[in-house]
Amino acid sequence: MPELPEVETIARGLRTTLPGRKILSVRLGKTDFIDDPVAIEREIPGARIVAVRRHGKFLLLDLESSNGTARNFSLLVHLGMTGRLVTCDPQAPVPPHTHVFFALDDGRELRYTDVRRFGRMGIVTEEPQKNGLGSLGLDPLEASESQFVALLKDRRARIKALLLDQHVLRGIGNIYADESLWRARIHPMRLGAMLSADELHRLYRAVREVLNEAIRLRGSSIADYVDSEGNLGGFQRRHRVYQRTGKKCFRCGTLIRRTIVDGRSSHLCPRCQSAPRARRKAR
DNA sequence: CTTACGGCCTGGGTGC
DNA sequence: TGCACCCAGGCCGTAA
Repeated sequence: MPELPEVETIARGLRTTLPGRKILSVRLGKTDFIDDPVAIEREIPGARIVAVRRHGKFLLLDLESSNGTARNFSLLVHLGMTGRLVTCDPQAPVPPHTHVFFALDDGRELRYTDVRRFGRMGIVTEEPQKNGLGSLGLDPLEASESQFVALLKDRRARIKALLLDQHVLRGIGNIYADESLWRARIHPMRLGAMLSADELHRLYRAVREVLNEAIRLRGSSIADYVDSEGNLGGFQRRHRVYQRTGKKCFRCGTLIRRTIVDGRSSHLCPRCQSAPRARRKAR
């Protein structure tokens, strides 16, 4: 599942080939995951790619129209769970569930493939807040420790839910939330406001270490993720809890457990990450 | 406003 | 061989 490290890896890969390229034509398959397919077909052909950016789990291809109006806009892509954005030779076999083809002026092709179609694609204009990205939280790799602490320390929600909330921090998903909490030795059901200063410090460090190491290893390939050239990532070999249910904790040997926290599966070591005392039932 | 939760989208994998 | 069921991330509606 593409989270911050996977999207960052894809962005870096696309950045080596796309800037300066002109998109000659667009071909669409299924379009139910595209905000305005007609706008894509109308606006994109002839546009030049000027930059590739990541914003949380979103990718942005900044485009410059060639039709004289000089109206700049961006193609916004969210890969959902199974989305892939890959450049390849146009003659390469087309994988099933490939729904968007961009023909580039260097003879290559940029393709979007998405089995589940939980991804999203659309055109956004340069206006900062208008495109919906303005409401997202801080990038965990850009936030200072004091900013990070401020985001969490007064919240009564569970820390797992806070880490996953894109309006608090942008880019963290289930894999990196679980891995960070294990590294910081914090149970996912702890409330933000109940974490000690030391725990918040450990969590800040853990989130950054996990994300940076995952970027270094080019992301986690669980089921569908590949980078912009179709290559697998390597961080799945470094997972300490995610999808290791029943296996031994790397720190203490206790068996890793899977539980549901705020509707999401959570993987944890019951010994390293001690559970909070049961909360009084809300009424 | 904040938190909690259920439902929805889709289709591959699993287990019977 | 078939088929019901589970599950994934994000988002939205609802309720307290």
